[in-house]
Amino acid sequence: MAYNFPIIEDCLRCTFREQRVFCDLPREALVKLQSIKATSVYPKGAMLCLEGQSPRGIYVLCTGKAKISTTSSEGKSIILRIAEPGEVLGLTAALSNTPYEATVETLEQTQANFISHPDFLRFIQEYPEVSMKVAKQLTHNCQCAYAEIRSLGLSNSVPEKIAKLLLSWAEHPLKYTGPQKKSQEIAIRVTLTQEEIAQFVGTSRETVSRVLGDFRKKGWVRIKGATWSITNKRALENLVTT
Amino acid sequence: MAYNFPIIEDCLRCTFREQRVFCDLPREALVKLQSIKATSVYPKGAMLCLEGQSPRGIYVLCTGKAKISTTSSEGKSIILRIAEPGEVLGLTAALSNTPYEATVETLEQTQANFISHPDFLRFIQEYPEVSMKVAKQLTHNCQCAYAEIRSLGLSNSVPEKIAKLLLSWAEHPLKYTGPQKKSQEIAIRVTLTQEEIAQFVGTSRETVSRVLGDFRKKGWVRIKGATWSITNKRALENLVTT
DNA sequence: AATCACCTGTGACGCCGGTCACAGTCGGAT
DNA sequence: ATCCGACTGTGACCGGCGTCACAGGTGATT
Repeated sequence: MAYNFPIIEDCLRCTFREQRVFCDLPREALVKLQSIKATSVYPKGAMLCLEGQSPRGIYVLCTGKAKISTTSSEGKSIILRIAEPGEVLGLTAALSNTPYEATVETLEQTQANFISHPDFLRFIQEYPEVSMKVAKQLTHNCQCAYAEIRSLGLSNSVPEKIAKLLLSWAEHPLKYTGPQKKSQEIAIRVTLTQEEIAQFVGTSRETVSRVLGDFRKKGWVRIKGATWSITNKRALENLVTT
Repeated sequence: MAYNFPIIEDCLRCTFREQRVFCDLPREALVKLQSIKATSVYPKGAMLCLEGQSPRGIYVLCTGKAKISTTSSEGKSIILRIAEPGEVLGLTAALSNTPYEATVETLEQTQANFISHPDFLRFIQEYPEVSMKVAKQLTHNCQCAYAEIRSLGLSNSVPEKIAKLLLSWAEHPLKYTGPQKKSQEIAIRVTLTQEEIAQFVGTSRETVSRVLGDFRKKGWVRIKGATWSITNKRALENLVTT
Protein backbone atom coordinates (compact mmCIF):
# COMPACT_ATOMS: atom_id res chain seq x y z
CA MET A 1 0.00 0.00 0.00
CA ALA A 2 1.20 3.45 -0.85
CA TYR A 3 2.08 5.38 2.27
CA ASN A 4 2.26 8.66 0.47
CA PHE A 5 -1.46 8.63 -0.17
CA PRO A 6 -2.35 12.30 -0.13
CA ILE A 7 -5.19 13.15 2.20
CA ILE A 8 -7.32 16.17 1.54
CA GLU A 9 -8.27 17.32 4.98
CA ASP A 10 -9.46 20.78 4.20
CA CYS A 11 -12.32 21.17 1.75
CA LEU A 12 -11.54 24.86 1.43
CA ARG A 13 -8.09 24.05 0.07
CA CYS A 14 -9.10 21.08 -2.04
CA THR A 15 -7.61 21.56 -5.47
CA PHE A 16 -10.28 19.49 -7.15
CA ARG A 17 -13.15 21.39 -5.67
CA GLU A 18 -14.24 23.39 -8.66
CA GLN A 19 -14.37 20.39 -10.96
CA ARG A 20 -16.71 18.52 -8.71
CA VAL A 21 -20.44 18.76 -8.98
CA PHE A 22 -21.19 18.67 -5.31
CA CYS A 23 -18.22 20.36 -3.71
CA ASP A 24 -18.18 23.52 -5.79
CA LEU A 25 -20.05 25.56 -3.18
CA PRO A 26 -19.88 29.16 -1.98
CA ARG A 27 -17.38 29.78 0.78
CA GLU A 28 -19.94 30.00 3.55
CA ALA A 29 -21.46 26.63 2.76
CA LEU A 30 -18.01 25.12 2.45
CA VAL A 31 -17.09 26.24 5.92
CA LYS A 32 -20.19 24.56 7.24
CA LEU A 33 -19.47 21.45 5.20
CA GLN A 34 -15.96 21.39 6.60
CA SER A 35 -17.36 21.47 10.12
CA ILE A 36 -19.83 18.61 9.75
CA LYS A 37 -17.86 16.21 7.60
CA ALA A 38 -15.67 13.40 8.83
CA THR A 39 -12.86 12.38 6.52
CA SER A 40 -11.67 8.78 6.33
CA VAL A 41 -9.48 6.73 4.08
CA TYR A 42 -10.66 3.26 3.18
CA PRO A 43 -8.67 0.40 1.66
CA LYS A 44 -9.76 -1.39 -1.48
CA GLY A 45 -12.77 -3.57 -0.85
CA ALA A 46 -14.27 -1.49 1.97
CA MET A 47 -18.05 -1.36 2.17
CA LEU A 48 -19.32 2.18 2.62
CA CYS A 49 -23.02 1.37 2.43
CA LEU A 50 -24.82 -1.94 2.69
CA GLU A 51 -28.04 -2.48 0.80
CA GLY A 52 -30.98 -2.65 3.16
CA GLN A 53 -29.35 -0.89 6.07
CA SER A 54 -31.01 2.23 7.36
CA PRO A 55 -29.11 5.32 6.29
CA ARG A 56 -26.59 6.64 8.80
CA GLY A 57 -25.56 9.38 6.43
CA ILE A 58 -23.99 10.16 3.10
CA TYR A 59 -20.51 9.94 1.67
CA VAL A 60 -18.71 12.29 -0.65
CA LEU A 61 -16.00 10.55 -2.63
CA CYS A 62 -12.81 12.63 -2.57
CA THR A 63 -10.46 10.23 -4.32
CA GLY A 64 -10.89 6.68 -5.56
CA LYS A 65 -13.68 4.83 -7.27
CA ALA A 66 -16.46 2.73 -5.83
CA LYS A 67 -18.70 0.02 -7.17
CA ILE A 68 -22.39 0.45 -6.59
CA SER A 69 -24.31 -2.77 -6.75
CA THR A 70 -27.49 -4.48 -5.70
CA THR A 71 -28.01 -8.12 -4.85
CA SER A 72 -30.92 -10.50 -5.13
CA SER A 73 -31.89 -12.81 -2.32
CA GLU A 74 -30.23 -15.61 -4.23
CA GLY A 75 -26.88 -13.90 -4.12
CA LYS A 76 -26.84 -12.87 -7.75
CA SER A 77 -25.77 -9.27 -7.97
CA ILE A 78 -25.61 -6.55 -10.54
CA ILE A 79 -23.49 -3.43 -10.74
CA LEU A 80 -25.50 -0.25 -11.08
CA ARG A 81 -22.59 2.00 -11.81
CA ILE A 82 -19.06 2.94 -10.88
CA ALA A 83 -18.93 6.09 -8.79
CA GLU A 84 -16.14 8.54 -9.54
CA PRO A 85 -14.47 11.05 -7.25
CA GLY A 86 -16.76 13.95 -6.46
CA GLU A 87 -19.93 11.91 -6.30
CA VAL A 88 -22.27 11.83 -3.37
CA LEU A 89 -23.40 8.39 -2.27
CA GLY A 90 -26.41 7.34 -0.26
CA LEU A 91 -28.53 10.28 -1.32
CA THR A 92 -31.78 8.53 -2.15
CA ALA A 93 -31.68 6.77 1.18
CA ALA A 94 -30.95 9.97 3.08
CA LEU A 95 -33.60 12.06 1.36
CA SER A 96 -36.44 9.60 1.52
CA ASN A 97 -35.28 8.07 4.78
CA THR A 98 -35.49 4.56 3.39
CA PRO A 99 -32.85 1.84 3.59
CA TYR A 100 -29.84 2.11 1.31
CA GLU A 101 -30.83 1.08 -2.20
CA ALA A 102 -27.49 -0.43 -2.99
CA THR A 103 -24.16 -1.58 -1.68
CA VAL A 104 -21.11 0.62 -2.15
CA GLU A 105 -17.72 -1.03 -2.23
CA THR A 106 -14.46 0.77 -2.87
CA LEU A 107 -12.52 -0.42 -5.89
CA GLU A 108 -9.27 1.11 -4.76
CA GLN A 109 -7.84 3.07 -1.87
CA THR A 110 -10.41 5.76 -1.34
CA GLN A 111 -10.86 8.91 0.66
CA ALA A 112 -14.43 9.84 1.52
CA ASN A 113 -16.15 12.44 3.63
CA PHE A 114 -18.97 11.19 5.75
CA ILE A 115 -21.84 13.44 6.80
CA SER A 116 -24.35 12.13 9.28
CA HIS A 117 -27.95 11.99 8.28
CA PRO A 118 -29.28 14.75 10.57
CA ASP A 119 -26.35 17.02 9.79
CA PHE A 120 -26.89 16.53 6.12
CA LEU A 121 -30.59 17.31 6.25
CA ARG A 122 -29.87 20.50 8.18
CA PHE A 123 -27.14 21.38 5.75
CA ILE A 124 -29.53 21.13 2.83
CA GLN A 125 -32.17 23.21 4.54
CA GLU A 126 -29.74 25.93 5.42
CA TYR A 127 -28.01 26.31 2.08
CA PRO A 128 -30.32 26.26 -0.91
CA GLU A 129 -27.40 25.89 -3.30
CA VAL A 130 -26.75 22.51 -1.80
CA SER A 131 -30.10 21.10 -2.80
CA MET A 132 -29.37 22.12 -6.36
CA LYS A 133 -26.14 20.18 -6.16
CA VAL A 134 -28.05 17.27 -4.74
CA ALA A 135 -30.48 17.45 -7.62
CA LYS A 136 -27.54 17.44 -10.04
CA GLN A 137 -26.16 14.31 -8.46
CA LEU A 138 -29.55 12.61 -8.53
CA THR A 139 -29.92 13.57 -12.16
CA HIS A 140 -26.64 11.87 -12.84
CA ASN A 141 -27.75 8.76 -10.97
CA CYS A 142 -30.92 8.64 -13.05
CA GLN A 143 -29.03 9.04 -16.29
CA CYS A 144 -26.70 6.21 -15.37
CA ALA A 145 -29.62 4.04 -14.34
CA TYR A 146 -31.44 4.70 -17.59
CA ALA A 147 -28.32 3.88 -19.56
CA GLU A 148 -28.11 0.63 -17.65
CA ILE A 149 -31.74 -0.16 -18.35
CA ARG A 150 -31.21 0.49 -22.03
CA SER A 151 -28.20 -1.77 -21.98
CA LEU A 152 -30.03 -4.55 -20.17
CA GLY A 153 -33.33 -4.27 -21.94
CA LEU A 154 -32.61 -3.14 -25.45
CA SER A 155 -29.38 -4.83 -26.40
CA ASN A 156 -29.80 -8.07 -28.21
CA SER A 157 -26.62 -9.88 -27.39
CA VAL A 158 -23.96 -10.00 -24.74
CA PRO A 159 -21.16 -9.08 -27.16
CA GLU A 160 -23.08 -5.94 -27.94
CA LYS A 161 -23.36 -5.03 -24.28
CA ILE A 162 -19.70 -5.63 -23.64
CA ALA A 163 -18.72 -3.61 -26.68
CA LYS A 164 -20.90 -0.80 -25.39
CA LEU A 165 -19.25 -0.98 -22.00
CA LEU A 166 -15.77 -0.87 -23.48
CA LEU A 167 -16.69 2.09 -25.63
CA SER A 168 -18.10 3.94 -22.67
CA TRP A 169 -14.84 3.37 -20.84
CA ALA A 170 -12.95 4.54 -23.87
CA GLU A 171 -14.56 7.93 -23.52
CA HIS A 172 -12.51 8.49 -20.39
CA PRO A 173 -9.24 6.98 -21.52
CA LEU A 174 -6.07 6.93 -19.47
CA LYS A 175 -5.10 10.51 -19.04
CA TYR A 176 -1.95 9.87 -17.11
CA THR A 177 -0.47 7.52 -19.66
CA GLY A 178 2.33 8.30 -22.06
CA PRO A 179 1.56 9.42 -25.60
CA GLN A 180 -0.78 6.99 -27.34
CA LYS A 181 1.41 4.85 -29.54
CA LYS A 182 -0.90 4.44 -32.48
CA SER A 183 -3.29 7.20 -33.34
CA GLN A 184 -6.20 4.79 -33.38
CA GLU A 185 -5.40 2.95 -30.19
CA ILE A 186 -7.21 3.81 -27.01
CA ALA A 187 -5.72 2.64 -23.74
CA ILE A 188 -7.95 2.12 -20.75
CA ARG A 189 -7.22 0.90 -17.28
CA VAL A 190 -9.59 -1.82 -16.18
CA THR A 191 -9.63 -2.75 -12.54
CA LEU A 192 -12.76 -4.87 -12.68
CA THR A 193 -12.54 -8.63 -12.83
CA GLN A 194 -14.43 -10.54 -15.49
CA GLU A 195 -16.85 -11.55 -12.79
CA GLU A 196 -17.59 -7.89 -12.12
CA ILE A 197 -17.91 -7.11 -15.79
CA ALA A 198 -20.41 -9.93 -15.97
CA GLN A 199 -22.37 -8.32 -13.17
CA PHE A 200 -22.22 -5.03 -14.99
CA VAL A 201 -23.79 -6.32 -18.17
CA GLY A 202 -26.01 -8.89 -16.50
CA THR A 203 -24.48 -12.08 -17.78
CA SER A 204 -22.24 -14.89 -16.60
CA ARG A 205 -18.52 -14.81 -16.05
CA GLU A 206 -17.88 -17.54 -18.60
CA THR A 207 -19.64 -15.62 -21.31
CA VAL A 208 -17.55 -12.54 -20.61
CA SER A 209 -14.43 -14.64 -20.92
CA ARG A 210 -15.57 -16.07 -24.22
CA VAL A 211 -16.60 -12.73 -25.66
CA LEU A 212 -13.37 -11.04 -24.67
CA GLY A 213 -11.43 -13.94 -26.10
CA ASP A 214 -13.36 -13.50 -29.30
CA PHE A 215 -12.68 -9.76 -29.42
CA ARG A 216 -9.01 -10.45 -28.87
CA LYS A 217 -8.87 -13.11 -31.54
CA LYS A 218 -10.40 -10.68 -33.98
CA GLY A 219 -7.81 -8.10 -33.04
CA TRP A 220 -10.29 -5.57 -31.70
CA VAL A 221 -8.77 -5.28 -28.26
CA ARG A 222 -5.47 -6.10 -26.66
CA ILE A 223 -5.33 -7.00 -22.99
CA LYS A 224 -2.18 -6.74 -20.94
CA GLY A 225 -2.94 -7.02 -17.27
CA ALA A 226 -5.04 -4.11 -16.18
CA THR A 227 -4.38 -1.99 -19.24
CA TRP A 228 -6.50 -2.79 -22.20
CA SER A 229 -6.17 -1.27 -25.64
CA ILE A 230 -8.99 -0.85 -28.04
CA THR A 231 -7.35 -1.43 -31.38
CA ASN A 232 -10.42 -1.40 -33.55
CA LYS A 233 -12.96 1.00 -32.22
CA ARG A 234 -14.92 0.94 -35.46
CA ALA A 235 -15.59 -2.77 -35.23
CA LEU A 236 -16.91 -2.44 -31.69
CA GLU A 237 -19.14 0.42 -32.73
CA ASN A 238 -20.58 -1.65 -35.53
CA LEU A 239 -21.66 -4.21 -33.00
CA VAL A 240 -23.65 -1.62 -31.10
CA THR A 241 -27.10 -0.90 -32.42
CA THR A 242 -28.54 1.49 -29.87
CA MET B 1 -64.72 10.98 -24.68
CA ALA B 2 -66.08 12.21 -21.41
CA TYR B 3 -67.14 15.81 -21.61
CA ASN B 4 -67.44 16.21 -17.93
CA PHE B 5 -63.72 15.84 -17.45
CA PRO B 6 -63.00 18.06 -14.48
CA ILE B 7 -60.24 20.55 -15.11
CA ILE B 8 -58.22 21.89 -12.22
CA GLU B 9 -57.38 25.38 -13.30
CA ASP B 10 -56.32 26.83 -10.00
CA CYS B 11 -53.43 25.19 -8.19
CA LEU B 12 -54.36 27.08 -5.02
CA ARG B 13 -57.73 25.35 -4.96
CA CYS B 14 -56.56 21.94 -6.10
CA THR B 15 -58.02 19.40 -3.71
CA PHE B 16 -55.23 16.92 -4.34
CA ARG B 17 -52.46 19.37 -3.63
CA GLU B 18 -51.40 18.15 -0.23
CA GLN B 19 -51.12 14.54 -1.30
CA ARG B 20 -48.72 15.36 -4.09
CA VAL B 21 -45.01 15.43 -3.66
CA PHE B 22 -44.33 18.36 -5.87
CA CYS B 23 -47.40 20.55 -5.50
CA ASP B 24 -47.53 20.72 -1.74
CA LEU B 25 -45.79 24.10 -1.57
CA PRO B 26 -46.14 27.17 0.63
CA ARG B 27 -48.70 29.67 -0.53
CA GLU B 28 -46.22 32.15 -1.93
CA ALA B 29 -44.55 29.59 -4.16
CA LEU B 30 -47.93 28.31 -5.27
CA VAL B 31 -48.96 31.75 -6.43
CA LYS B 32 -45.81 31.94 -8.48
CA LEU B 33 -46.38 28.44 -9.82
CA GLN B 34 -49.89 29.40 -10.77
CA SER B 35 -48.58 32.35 -12.75
CA ILE B 36 -45.98 30.48 -14.78
CA LYS B 37 -47.80 27.24 -15.50
CA ALA B 38 -49.90 26.50 -18.53
CA THR B 39 -52.62 23.92 -18.07
CA SER B 40 -53.65 21.61 -20.88
CA VAL B 41 -55.71 18.49 -21.29
CA TYR B 42 -54.37 15.77 -23.54
CA PRO B 43 -56.19 12.79 -25.01
CA LYS B 44 -54.99 9.25 -24.56
CA GLY B 45 -51.89 8.58 -26.63
CA ALA B 46 -50.54 12.14 -26.59
CA MET B 47 -46.78 12.54 -26.52
CA LEU B 48 -45.67 15.02 -23.89
CA CYS B 49 -41.94 14.55 -24.35
CA LEU B 50 -40.01 12.92 -27.14
CA GLU B 51 -36.74 11.19 -26.40
CA GLY B 52 -33.83 13.11 -27.86
CA GLN B 53 -35.59 16.45 -28.17
CA SER B 54 -34.08 19.39 -26.39
CA PRO B 55 -36.10 20.27 -23.31
CA ARG B 56 -38.71 22.97 -23.77
CA GLY B 57 -39.81 22.62 -20.17
CA ILE B 58 -41.32 20.31 -17.63
CA TYR B 59 -44.78 18.87 -17.03
CA VAL B 60 -46.63 18.29 -13.80
CA LEU B 61 -49.22 15.55 -14.11
CA CYS B 62 -52.48 16.70 -12.54
CA THR B 63 -54.70 13.77 -13.50
CA GLY B 64 -54.10 10.71 -15.62
CA LYS B 65 -51.20 8.36 -16.06
CA ALA B 66 -48.37 8.40 -18.54
CA LYS B 67 -46.00 5.81 -19.90
CA ILE B 68 -42.34 6.69 -19.81
CA SER B 69 -40.28 4.74 -22.29
CA THR B 70 -37.06 4.72 -24.21
CA THR B 71 -36.40 3.31 -27.64
CA SER B 72 -33.40 1.82 -29.35
CA SER B 73 -32.39 2.78 -32.84
CA GLU B 74 -33.88 -0.48 -34.03
CA GLY B 75 -37.31 0.47 -32.77
CA LYS B 76 -37.31 -1.86 -29.82
CA SER B 77 -38.54 0.02 -26.79
CA ILE B 78 -38.75 -0.47 -23.08
CA ILE B 79 -40.99 1.10 -20.49
CA LEU B 80 -39.10 2.77 -17.67
CA ARG B 81 -42.09 3.38 -15.47
CA ILE B 82 -45.67 4.54 -15.33
CA ALA B 83 -45.98 8.08 -14.03
CA GLU B 84 -48.87 8.79 -11.66
CA PRO B 85 -50.67 12.05 -11.01
CA GLY B 86 -48.52 14.49 -9.10
CA GLU B 87 -45.28 13.54 -10.77
CA VAL B 88 -42.99 15.97 -12.50
CA LEU B 89 -41.75 14.88 -15.90
CA GLY B 90 -38.75 16.03 -17.88
CA LEU B 91 -36.72 16.97 -14.82
CA THR B 92 -33.39 15.43 -15.69
CA ALA B 93 -33.48 17.07 -19.07
CA ALA B 94 -34.38 20.45 -17.61
CA LEU B 95 -31.79 20.40 -14.85
CA SER B 96 -28.86 19.19 -16.87
CA ASN B 97 -30.01 20.89 -20.06
CA THR B 98 -29.64 17.73 -22.07
CA PRO B 99 -32.15 16.17 -24.44
CA TYR B 100 -35.14 14.37 -22.95
CA GLU B 101 -34.03 10.97 -21.71
CA ALA B 102 -37.29 9.30 -22.52
CA THR B 103 -40.59 9.55 -24.31
CA VAL B 104 -43.71 10.34 -22.31
CA GLU B 105 -47.03 9.15 -23.68
CA THR B 106 -50.35 9.57 -21.91
CA LEU B 107 -52.18 6.33 -21.13
CA GLU B 108 -55.53 8.03 -20.65
CA GLN B 109 -57.08 11.45 -20.78
CA THR B 110 -54.63 13.57 -18.88
CA GLN B 111 -54.36 17.05 -17.48
CA ALA B 112 -50.86 18.43 -17.16
CA ASN B 113 -49.27 21.74 -16.26
CA PHE B 114 -46.45 22.84 -18.46
CA ILE B 115 -43.71 25.12 -17.18
CA SER B 116 -41.19 26.48 -19.64
CA HIS B 117 -37.56 25.73 -19.10
CA PRO B 118 -36.40 29.25 -18.17
CA ASP B 119 -39.42 29.83 -15.94
CA PHE B 120 -38.76 26.59 -14.18
CA LEU B 121 -35.11 27.32 -13.55
CA ARG B 122 -35.99 30.71 -12.13
CA PHE B 123 -38.71 29.14 -10.03
CA ILE B 124 -36.24 26.73 -8.46
CA GLN B 125 -33.73 29.45 -7.73
CA GLU B 126 -36.30 31.64 -6.10
CA TYR B 127 -37.98 29.10 -3.87
CA PRO B 128 -35.62 26.75 -2.10
CA GLU B 129 -38.47 24.46 -1.06
CA VAL B 130 -39.00 23.68 -4.70
CA SER B 131 -35.57 22.18 -5.17
CA MET B 132 -36.28 19.86 -2.27
CA LYS B 133 -39.43 18.75 -4.04
CA VAL B 134 -37.43 18.27 -7.17
CA ALA B 135 -34.94 16.16 -5.28
CA LYS B 136 -37.82 14.06 -3.95
CA GLN B 137 -39.12 13.44 -7.43
CA LEU B 138 -35.66 12.54 -8.69
CA THR B 139 -35.25 10.18 -5.78
CA HIS B 140 -38.44 8.49 -6.82
CA ASN B 141 -37.23 8.23 -10.40
CA CYS B 142 -34.04 6.61 -9.23
CA GLN B 143 -35.85 4.14 -7.05
CA CYS B 144 -38.10 3.12 -9.92
CA ALA B 145 -35.12 2.81 -12.21
CA TYR B 146 -33.26 0.65 -9.73
CA ALA B 147 -36.29 -1.57 -9.31
CA GLU B 148 -36.41 -1.94 -13.06
CA ILE B 149 -32.72 -2.81 -13.21
CA ARG B 150 -33.21 -5.43 -10.54
CA SER B 151 -36.12 -6.85 -12.46
CA LEU B 152 -34.21 -6.94 -15.74
CA GLY B 153 -30.89 -8.06 -14.41
CA LEU B 154 -31.57 -10.28 -11.45
CA SER B 155 -34.69 -12.21 -12.35
CA ASN B 156 -34.08 -15.55 -13.90
CA SER B 157 -37.19 -16.06 -15.92
CA VAL B 158 -39.92 -14.10 -17.63
CA PRO B 159 -42.71 -15.65 -15.54
CA GLU B 160 -40.91 -14.36 -12.48
CA LYS B 161 -40.74 -10.84 -13.86
CA ILE B 162 -44.39 -10.84 -14.80
CA ALA B 163 -45.38 -12.17 -11.41
CA LYS B 164 -43.35 -9.38 -9.85
CA LEU B 165 -45.09 -6.82 -12.01
CA LEU B 166 -48.53 -8.12 -11.12
CA LEU B 167 -47.69 -8.10 -7.45
CA SER B 168 -46.42 -4.55 -7.64
CA TRP B 169 -49.69 -3.53 -9.24
CA ALA B 170 -51.57 -5.38 -6.57
CA GLU B 171 -50.11 -3.06 -3.98
CA HIS B 172 -52.25 -0.29 -5.40
CA PRO B 173 -55.43 -2.20 -6.06
CA LEU B 174 -58.64 -0.72 -7.35
CA LYS B 175 -59.76 1.65 -4.65
CA TYR B 176 -62.93 2.74 -6.33
CA THR B 177 -64.24 -0.77 -6.83
CA GLY B 178 -67.02 -2.41 -4.88
CA PRO B 179 -66.21 -4.61 -1.91
CA GLN B 180 -63.74 -7.33 -2.85
CA LYS B 181 -65.80 -10.45 -3.35
CA LYS B 182 -63.44 -12.97 -1.92
CA SER B 183 -61.16 -11.92 0.88
CA GLN B 184 -58.15 -13.25 -0.97
CA GLU B 185 -58.92 -11.77 -4.36
CA ILE B 186 -57.21 -8.61 -5.45
CA ALA B 187 -58.71 -6.70 -8.32
CA ILE B 188 -56.53 -4.49 -10.45
CA ARG B 189 -57.28 -2.42 -13.49
CA VAL B 190 -54.83 -2.99 -16.29
CA THR B 191 -54.81 -0.58 -19.17
CA LEU B 192 -51.60 -1.81 -20.74
CA THR B 193 -51.64 -4.13 -23.70
CA GLN B 194 -49.62 -7.31 -23.66
CA GLU B 195 -47.21 -5.61 -26.00
CA GLU B 196 -46.65 -2.91 -23.41
CA ILE B 197 -46.28 -5.42 -20.63
CA ALA B 198 -43.66 -7.10 -22.75
CA GLN B 199 -41.84 -3.79 -23.04
CA PHE B 200 -42.10 -3.36 -19.31
CA VAL B 201 -40.40 -6.62 -18.46
CA GLY B 202 -38.11 -6.67 -21.46
CA THR B 203 -39.47 -9.63 -23.35
CA SER B 204 -41.59 -10.42 -26.38
CA ARG B 205 -45.33 -10.08 -26.69
CA GLU B 206 -45.80 -13.76 -27.43
CA THR B 207 -44.06 -14.78 -24.27
CA VAL B 208 -46.31 -12.50 -22.24
CA SER B 209 -49.32 -14.11 -23.82
CA ARG B 210 -48.06 -17.57 -23.03
CA VAL B 211 -47.14 -16.76 -19.47
CA LEU B 212 -50.46 -15.10 -18.74
CA GLY B 213 -52.24 -18.04 -20.30
CA ASP B 214 -50.28 -20.30 -18.04
CA PHE B 215 -51.11 -18.25 -14.94
CA ARG B 216 -54.75 -18.36 -15.90
CA LYS B 217 -54.70 -22.08 -16.51
CA LYS B 218 -53.22 -22.57 -13.07
CA GLY B 219 -55.96 -20.44 -11.58
CA TRP B 220 -53.63 -17.77 -10.27
CA VAL B 221 -55.23 -14.85 -12.07
CA ARG B 222 -58.53 -14.18 -13.76
CA ILE B 223 -58.72 -11.72 -16.63
CA LYS B 224 -61.90 -10.04 -17.68
CA GLY B 225 -61.21 -7.19 -20.03
CA ALA B 226 -59.27 -4.52 -18.26
CA THR B 227 -59.96 -5.79 -14.76
CA TRP B 228 -57.75 -8.58 -13.62
CA SER B 229 -58.06 -10.49 -10.40
CA ILE B 230 -55.19 -12.10 -8.60
CA THR B 231 -56.75 -15.21 -7.15
CA ASN B 232 -53.62 -16.82 -5.79
CA LYS B 233 -51.22 -14.25 -4.56
CA ARG B 234 -49.19 -16.81 -2.68
CA ALA B 235 -48.36 -18.75 -5.81
CA LEU B 236 -47.14 -15.64 -7.57
CA GLU B 237 -44.99 -14.71 -4.61
CA ASN B 238 -43.42 -18.14 -4.61
CA LEU B 239 -42.28 -17.51 -8.14
CA VAL B 240 -40.44 -14.39 -7.13
CA THR B 241 -37.01 -14.86 -5.70
CA THR B 242 -35.72 -11.35 -5.25
C1' DA C 1 -73.95 -6.24 -40.99
C1' DA C 2 -69.78 -5.59 -42.73
C1' DT C 3 -65.30 -3.89 -42.55
C1' DC C 4 -61.12 -2.80 -40.48
C1' DA C 5 -57.55 -2.10 -37.10
C1' DC C 6 -55.72 -3.84 -33.26
C1' DC C 7 -55.35 -6.96 -29.93
C1' DT C 8 -54.58 -11.93 -28.24
C1' DG C 9 -53.55 -17.06 -28.54
C1' DT C 10 -50.63 -20.84 -30.20
C1' DG C 11 -47.54 -24.01 -32.81
C1' DA C 12 -42.77 -24.87 -34.68
C1' DC C 13 -38.03 -24.08 -34.71
C1' DG C 14 -33.53 -22.79 -33.57
C1' DC C 15 -29.96 -20.36 -31.14
C1' DC C 16 -27.97 -17.68 -27.47
C1' DG C 17 -26.17 -17.99 -23.35
C1' DG C 18 -26.55 -20.10 -18.50
C1' DT C 19 -24.60 -23.88 -16.01
C1' DC C 20 -21.40 -27.46 -14.74
C1' DA C 21 -16.89 -29.13 -14.72
C1' DC C 22 -12.20 -28.74 -14.95
C1' DA C 23 -7.66 -27.02 -16.57
C1' DG C 24 -4.46 -23.31 -16.86
C1' DT C 25 -2.32 -18.85 -15.17
C1' DC C 26 -0.82 -15.34 -12.29
C1' DG C 27 0.66 -12.98 -8.12
C1' DG C 28 1.42 -12.74 -3.36
C1' DA C 29 2.70 -14.92 1.05
C1' DT C 30 5.59 -18.10 3.56
C1' DA D 1 10.73 -22.59 -4.55
C1' DT D 2 6.47 -23.79 -3.26
C1' DC D 3 1.98 -23.28 -2.06
C1' DC D 4 -2.51 -21.30 -2.26
C1' DG D 5 -6.28 -18.53 -3.55
C1' DA D 6 -8.25 -15.79 -7.02
C1' DC D 7 -8.86 -15.10 -11.62
C1' DT D 8 -9.28 -16.72 -16.47
C1' DG D 9 -10.04 -19.99 -20.50
C1' DT D 10 -12.76 -23.69 -22.69
C1' DG D 11 -15.59 -27.72 -23.81
C1' DA D 12 -20.24 -30.00 -23.51
C1' DC D 13 -24.95 -29.73 -22.83
C1' DC D 14 -29.65 -28.12 -23.06
C1' DG D 15 -33.53 -25.28 -22.03
C1' DG D 16 -35.84 -20.77 -22.14
C1' DC D 17 -37.46 -17.65 -25.02
C1' DG D 18 -37.16 -14.81 -29.33
C1' DT D 19 -38.83 -15.09 -33.93
C1' DC D 20 -41.89 -16.23 -37.64
C1' DA D 21 -46.31 -17.36 -39.12
C1' DC D 22 -50.99 -17.47 -38.84
C1' DA D 23 -55.52 -18.03 -36.66
C1' DG D 24 -59.13 -16.23 -33.72
C1' DG D 25 -61.41 -12.21 -30.99
C1' DT D 26 -63.09 -7.75 -29.97
C1' DG D 27 -64.57 -3.24 -30.40
C1' DA D 28 -65.03 1.06 -33.15
C1' DT D 29 -66.63 3.06 -37.43
C1' DT D 30 -69.47 3.10 -41.56
